[in-house]
Amino acid sequence: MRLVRVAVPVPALDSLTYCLPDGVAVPPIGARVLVPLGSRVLTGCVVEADGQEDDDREREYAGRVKPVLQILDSESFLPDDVIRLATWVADYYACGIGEALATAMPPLATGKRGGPAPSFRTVRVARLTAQGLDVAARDDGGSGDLRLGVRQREALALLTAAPEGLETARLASSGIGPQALTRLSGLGLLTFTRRQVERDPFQAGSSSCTAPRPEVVLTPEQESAVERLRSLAAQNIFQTALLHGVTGSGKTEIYLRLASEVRSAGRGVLVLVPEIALTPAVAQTFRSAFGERVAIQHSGLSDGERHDQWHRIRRGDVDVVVGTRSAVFAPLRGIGLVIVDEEHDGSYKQEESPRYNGRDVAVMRARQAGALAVLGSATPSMESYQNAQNSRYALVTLDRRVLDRPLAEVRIVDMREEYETSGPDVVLSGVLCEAMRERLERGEQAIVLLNRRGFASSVFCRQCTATLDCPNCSVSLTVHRAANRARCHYCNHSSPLPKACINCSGPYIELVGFGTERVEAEIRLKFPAARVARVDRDTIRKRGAISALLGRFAAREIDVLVGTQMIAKGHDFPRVTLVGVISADVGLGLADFRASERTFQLLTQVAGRAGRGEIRGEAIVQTLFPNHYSIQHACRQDYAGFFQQELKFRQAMRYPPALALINAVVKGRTQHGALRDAGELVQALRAGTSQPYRVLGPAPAALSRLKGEHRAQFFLKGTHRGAMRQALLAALSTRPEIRRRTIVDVDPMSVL
DNA sequence: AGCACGCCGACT
DNA sequence: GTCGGCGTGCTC
Repeated sequence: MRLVRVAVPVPALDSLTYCLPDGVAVPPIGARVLVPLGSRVLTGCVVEADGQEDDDREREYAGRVKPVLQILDSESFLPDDVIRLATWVADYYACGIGEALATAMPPLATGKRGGPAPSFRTVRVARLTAQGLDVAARDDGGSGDLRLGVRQREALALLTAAPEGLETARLASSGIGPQALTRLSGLGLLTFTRRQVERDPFQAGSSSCTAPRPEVVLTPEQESAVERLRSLAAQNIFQTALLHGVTGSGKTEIYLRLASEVRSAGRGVLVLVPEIALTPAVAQTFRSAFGERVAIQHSGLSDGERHDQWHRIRRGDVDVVVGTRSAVFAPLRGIGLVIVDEEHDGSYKQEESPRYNGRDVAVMRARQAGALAVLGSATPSMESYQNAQNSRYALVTLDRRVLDRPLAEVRIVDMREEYETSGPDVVLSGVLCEAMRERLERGEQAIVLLNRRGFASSVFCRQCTATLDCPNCSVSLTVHRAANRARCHYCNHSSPLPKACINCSGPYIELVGFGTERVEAEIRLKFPAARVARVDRDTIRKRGAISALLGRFAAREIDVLVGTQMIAKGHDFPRVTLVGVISADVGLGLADFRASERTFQLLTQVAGRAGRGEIRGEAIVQTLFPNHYSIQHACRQDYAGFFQQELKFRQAMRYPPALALINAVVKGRTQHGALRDAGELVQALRAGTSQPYRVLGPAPAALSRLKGEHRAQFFLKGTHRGAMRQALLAALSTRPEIRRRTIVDVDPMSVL
């Protein structure tokens, strides 16, 4: 019997063995097939098929192999290098192969939403028949005995000029409606056909796509960086380079030059960008540089657009792909360069299964393709910089900004002193207010960052000390004044804002802590004439709202932009000369080993938003911990200093990058149950003979209750991920009922 | 993840 | 007496 291995889109299932009915040709690896699974029929993907009779394995399954129902592709659908990459992901991140492959599939490919796999969009095209052409040619206004109307004659004229035919929608916009076309069709003068069209995600339309980019002159520093990377790329072997360039040093221009080189050498370029609002802008930059042979893949696209972009790549119509993390699986051939922009960014890590880090998968993809991987950042992750330090990565550094613009001057405001002089309710320090007033008077712009949404962090009763907590999660509810509600930022539960304590009915309820909504209100109060806008998840819920707001800011219709970290990343606003950071230490209190790193990155990045034009910028950082090293080093823009100090901490605490970390979270109906089950796994893990890893825990997770579930967690720390993962999977495999409630996170970005 | 099977409360 | 709650187990 001929057997094939099929990956099915079911988590925690390995590939399954099916047989091929007699007379059916062996499908190629990467072909989609319809297979039965229990009572269901699913679209799977062939991952092994040698066409040989395999009686041994058939016996192994004791006649329980079911037949493949249908082969959907006669040629490979997923290219085999993508299958190889997904297989690596499944293994490394301990998820099912089907799940990993589902991530690599284009949307709609598995036909989950009923019906067979779709679908290109088609449009109706009207085209003249031979007879139609004939009539049109003779037509000098009379139309003979056909008695054609004005619209019908116009249609003939337009269509004569378009031998390929015209879309009916296009004709309609010229005033030629369906009646006219139907009549002509009835007379046999024209026919309708359907034509495949691509949904174009480049909103700006093709006009700006073809607009040539202005010639940019590289600085000597950029020039030598390009030269260095170019020589690495030319070797056509796998290597990784870390491009460490301060904010505003012109990394994008380097990517473009390098991509252009690699492309001319006939190899493909994959560009990953973080999941942020300006993804379309970066894509547009590449499109302007390279024209039509660029595809984009990001979460803002509709399924249809993504589907079309995927097929363009698959057909070989493009040689540059720009996209967010899942684009790492793009079916691009002959890859010679993989770029990961802002490689430190947390959004490269997928926080649901498969929990992969797009940056790390990108490096693996480069390795499998024998390509150069370039990781770029002003604030590299600890992992990447350490790899550069011990020469696993080549280090390329840009110390200067383009045009030698100076970095912002940073001032720290100690909020403990501010509280002494102005009381504990102060949000904007005197220093920040004064600076804002000056800048606004001069017609310059300011950005104010606070990495916390809402109006107030919690509601507190002064009488009985109760707080308003989420019924489903172990957090307090955040006050949103615009909605007049208190809301949970984890499960989205919300309740009306109470006027009295819900516990003791006492009238003295107090709002504790503040977020961006409050900051916005304070600024409006202090600067009534200023045009203020806020950018956070609450104000940009609608699609396109953020680019609209940022566009208005760039057009100087807004003076002050208040927001969370989403205003800190990447944007280039030349008129911004002041950046205020309200509570720089938000996040430092979290029990997360990356807290300092994230704070350093955020402060450095946001300070980099100031002074990108001709006027020198200034950043004012308000904090309760002015001496904390992440704040100190960020203010001095001293990356190396921060890295050294943070590395000591990570080594002392045995955290990454000193060691590999795997986090397991066990969910349960009760705290007790979750802890007990986690404890059982931990015990099994410790029982292994002389394990090359340490087990820490179990303990309640930092968020011990989330969406109504109790959570316990433990950690594996060691030097060999393979052994750690294997031991964990072994412990889980003998406890299937615990396994289904356990999240395994390899190389966690956050352990909350 | 589905989906079935299976064993206990409120309904026609 | 059933309808249906979701606990647990399996899917080649």
